[in-house]
Amino acid sequence: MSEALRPMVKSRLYEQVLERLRAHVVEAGLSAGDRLPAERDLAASLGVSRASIKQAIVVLEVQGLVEARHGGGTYLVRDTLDVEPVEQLVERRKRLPEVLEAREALETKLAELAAERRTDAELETIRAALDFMRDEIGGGDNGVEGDRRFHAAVTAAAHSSLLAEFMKTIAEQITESRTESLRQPGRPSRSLAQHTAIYEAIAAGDAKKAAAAMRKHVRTVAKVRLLTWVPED
Amino acid sequence: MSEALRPMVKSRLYEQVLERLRAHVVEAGLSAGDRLPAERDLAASLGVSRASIKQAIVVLEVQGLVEARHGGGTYLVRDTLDVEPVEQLVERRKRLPEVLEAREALETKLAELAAERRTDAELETIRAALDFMRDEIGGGDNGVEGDRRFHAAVTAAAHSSLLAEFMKTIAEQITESRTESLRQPGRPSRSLAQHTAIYEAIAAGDAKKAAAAMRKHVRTVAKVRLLTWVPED
DNA sequence: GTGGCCTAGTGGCTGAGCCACTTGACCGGT
DNA sequence: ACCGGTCAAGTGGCTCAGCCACTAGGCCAC
Repeated sequence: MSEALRPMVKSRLYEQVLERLRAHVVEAGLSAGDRLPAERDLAASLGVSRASIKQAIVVLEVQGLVEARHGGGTYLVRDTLDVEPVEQLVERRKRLPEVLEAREALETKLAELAAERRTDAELETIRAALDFMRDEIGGGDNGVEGDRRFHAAVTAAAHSSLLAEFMKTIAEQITESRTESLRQPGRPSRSLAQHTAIYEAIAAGDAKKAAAAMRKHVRTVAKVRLLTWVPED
Repeated sequence: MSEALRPMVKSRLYEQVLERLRAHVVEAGLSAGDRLPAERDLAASLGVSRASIKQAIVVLEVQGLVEARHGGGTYLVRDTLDVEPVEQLVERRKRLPEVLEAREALETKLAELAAERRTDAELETIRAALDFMRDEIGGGDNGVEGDRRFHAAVTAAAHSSLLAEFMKTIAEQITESRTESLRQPGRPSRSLAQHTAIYEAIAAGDAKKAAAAMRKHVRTVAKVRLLTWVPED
């Protein structure tokens, strides 16, 4: 039958830009954290207007593949610009509960140990992370970096290389759940309050209270609805 | 006119536009197939540039919530602009195989019955749907409306109110799988060929061949990877 | 009616430009 | 040597004005 009259494919320009962008990331060997070329440069080298470049970047942005910083460039979030297939999404969703259970077990113990073993310098590092997170949130950010630093500092203060090693093996997936969690409207401030409670327990050397506070916090994060896109409040 | 322009305080303008758009769809009571206001009008009433409106629309486009037709306006694909939560996606993915199994059972029998019972007028209706689908595809559309009409016509020609009732209960999910299927590049023309085969068997009164052709068609559709976005190209 | 044409309306895309923010280098004072 | 402030370049955010391509619908000639 009419295999003749079909293609009909008007690709929107931004879709072609998307493809070129994906190709560029591969060819240039870019990975997570690397910066993409400036919009003006991309426009020039691809021979399209900045507006079209921007449309493509907006797409990548809502897909969480890229982060555009006003005045600071556009950065890769992962090592690729490919959208994750639904299958893998579903697969990871299944594994997530296990990861979060493990996290609860590990971090609860880490908080307990940190309360007992932390040095004053380590306590100060934890406090600094807390302050950093507070500033981030005050500045409109979601505080993900402060969050990361906080947990890293607590882990260090626990002085258990074995538990730290365990944490490392699930670090990547924790990062994802953290990001998703803090994307929820109003979550950053609540998260900050929970971190503060953990800090105070550790500062007071109250191991039991530190463990309880950490457990509560991790369980809150575990309620994340992974990868559900929520508009930035 | 529009309400007073509030200071838009959010980080990305297109995100605010998205919210306004979602709100507008609700307030104006728009539903699938309805047309959104023109980009120029939206830009004027929201007090932003067309470029920002377009960025928002591009987002809705890649999310499959809206279809922008060059020169013909922008149309709603569903009754809402909200993104479907992952849970429902996963849930429906699980139920989908059952639905498609049911569809195969029902439609195969319907085609068989249609071949035996159809009146000439009903055959004509089926043929008209086929022609409509061919025109849609020739005109650059994916032929989803012609597809719908074809199956509806076959169902009617089978003269089985019970089977028709069953079909109705899974109609909504069939619609979705149909849309997703016809989004695949090159799929519309192959689909048309399969429909033609079904039509010819029904026209010839060959019940067995009609059933076989329909079964083959439904199984093809069943291979759809639901809601995995594939760029039109 | 029917078919062809015309035009207003609409989305697609561009180019130039301004503003806001980030970064890093430079320079002065201590 | 160090700190702190300033400044300019670079970059993303957004706008404006405009042209083009396509669509839809009415109008006219046949």
